[in-house]
Amino acid sequence: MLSLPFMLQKRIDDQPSISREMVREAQDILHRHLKRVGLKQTAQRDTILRSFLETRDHLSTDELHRLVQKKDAGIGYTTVYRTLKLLAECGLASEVAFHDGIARYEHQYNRRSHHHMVCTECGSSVEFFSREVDQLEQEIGRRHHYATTRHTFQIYGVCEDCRKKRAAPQPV
Amino acid sequence: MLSLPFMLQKRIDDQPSISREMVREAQDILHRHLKRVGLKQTAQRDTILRSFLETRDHLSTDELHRLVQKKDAGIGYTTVYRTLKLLAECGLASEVAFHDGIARYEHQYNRRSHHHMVCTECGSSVEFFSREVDQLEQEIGRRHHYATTRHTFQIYGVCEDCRKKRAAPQPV
DNA sequence: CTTCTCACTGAAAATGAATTTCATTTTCAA
DNA sequence: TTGAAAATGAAATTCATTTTCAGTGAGAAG
Repeated sequence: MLSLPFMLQKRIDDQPSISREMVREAQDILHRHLKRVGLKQTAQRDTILRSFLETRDHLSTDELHRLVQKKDAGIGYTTVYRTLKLLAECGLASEVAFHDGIARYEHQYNRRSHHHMVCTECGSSVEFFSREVDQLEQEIGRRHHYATTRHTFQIYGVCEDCRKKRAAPQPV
Repeated sequence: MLSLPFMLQKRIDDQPSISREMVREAQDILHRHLKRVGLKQTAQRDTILRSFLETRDHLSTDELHRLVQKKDAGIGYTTVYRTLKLLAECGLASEVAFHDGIARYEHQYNRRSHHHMVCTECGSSVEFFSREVDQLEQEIGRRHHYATTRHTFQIYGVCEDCRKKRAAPQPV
């Protein structure tokens, strides 16, 4: 599909940055989840969680793996992959699909419901909020007798920068 | 992700069934597109288009390939795959992603803008219409200076049937 | 303290859908 | 009719995802 070498993916956060407090809380959530399902807490899992929380972007498993390796080069791709699933299970992360064939995750803890607008030229994305969309989920679900759990709403288009580049192709 | 053996995917059409007239028109559109990009019309491509138009569901390449083979067992997967891309190029088909890892296509010609609600238990889906969602695309695009081209909106949940099955597990 | 049992880990292999390759066949304009 | 260009489909490849497996480690029970 798209080949997106390095993409900027702006996140609009409720908090300007992740506080130490939030990291601790998130870690608690993970630890409780691990206990609940009979798994163990490990240094690797904590390292991965911390790396994940420290970025605000929409990360693929591969990207997160690279970040994690800066902290501990011994942590393998498989462990990152499995830990991301765990984070998703306990609600700390959620999968976002941008239709470019790669699964991405974003923080979910303490975040408002939001949606994505994706540039089909450069792959960059911005987030936006819309209460109407959330209400629509409820309403449509009721009408068709579905117990709704979530929704995805993505808008595709071309961002301002890419349109400018199109207009003025070679600025040398 | 999900394993969806046989899924019902209801489509709500503006036309109750595809008329001969529509098939001819669609074929014209394809032929004109082929000429425009310097490709040739072939019996295979026409057969694939007809099979595609005759179903109302959201078809994966594999599913369409199976349907096509009923008409002409000699047509291969690759050709179906490539023809679906052509249909998408000329606006007769469009890709829908239901997040189960398989790309699906649906008719686009003469269809109203619509969205999907997908059952995460059985994989069935229903379509719904919402003018608000279409307006939202315009509005959000304007606000963030994107030239929008399309959007996807999917609601996930559990359908009535699956909820009933949960409640009464083994009816023998 | 020792043993035993699970879970963990990460390299490597497997999976599976999407895509490309390539030798052969078909189309179409001249 | 003919030749260049495109089409075809089986097979091979790609690539992200997922599973397997053999070795490691941590904690519980004796």
